[in-house]
Amino acid sequence: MDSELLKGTLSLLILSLLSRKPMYGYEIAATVHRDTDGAFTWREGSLYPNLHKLQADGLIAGEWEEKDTGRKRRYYHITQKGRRALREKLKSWKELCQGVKRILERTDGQA
Amino acid sequence: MDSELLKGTLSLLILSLLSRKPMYGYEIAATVHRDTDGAFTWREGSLYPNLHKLQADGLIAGEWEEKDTGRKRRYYHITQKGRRALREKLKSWKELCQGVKRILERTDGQA
DNA sequence: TCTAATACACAGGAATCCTATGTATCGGTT
DNA sequence: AACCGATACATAGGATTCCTGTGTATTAGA
Repeated sequence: MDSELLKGTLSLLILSLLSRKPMYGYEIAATVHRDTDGAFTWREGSLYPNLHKLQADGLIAGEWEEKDTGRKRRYYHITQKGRRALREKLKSWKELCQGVKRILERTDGQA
Repeated sequence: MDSELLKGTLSLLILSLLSRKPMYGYEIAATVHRDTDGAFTWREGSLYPNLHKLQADGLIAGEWEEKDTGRKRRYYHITQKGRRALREKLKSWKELCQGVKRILERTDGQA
């Protein structure tokens, strides 16, 4: 997977996942890895700084939780501001796909 | 349009357009702008450096041409190496779309 | 004549993601 | 009991991409 293409989709997918239920970082990465059959393998060096930025921007909020196992995890949930940002990002993503499709369908198959 | 999402698609679309016929830089930008109803507006500061990089990597080649009008343009055409790269980029793009779709369709509509 | 559009180019900066490294806990195996 | 892989978070530094801003020059139209 060309990692350059991934840029910008990280925030979109994190917000999308958190719009369903609160999750912690490692769980988010594992979920995406599993659901894409390994096509998306987010690195910790990308994931955690991105979560911190989303929180700094007020799009998500996180709290430490200690389960009965004793392991500490930081659970994030999406905010109202985050839901608005998600709607915008979904719109941008659809525009991108449509735009790329229009250019490609004129030339695809000639590669 | 969230410019971060665009990253990586520039090379893909340039190669795709050039796979059909040789074009010059300004023509490429104008074509993309027109065909996407203005959704994609590539800046010169992105376009020309990208063309230079694609040429440096041997994926495209350019020659100066002076038309009857007297205006000089640098026409680029895709190379064999460029066609191979295009096939790879098309594959990556499809993987990206499929991966994003899988994650989104679990949560979309809840934004 | 003046302006907008055409056509190319580059320096500097912002944003994103990666590699590499570090810390610490938990569960299973030997 | 000791070890090791998986779990869980974090940060520094670097590579890459795209943008803003600026510069040069030609052409066509008002």
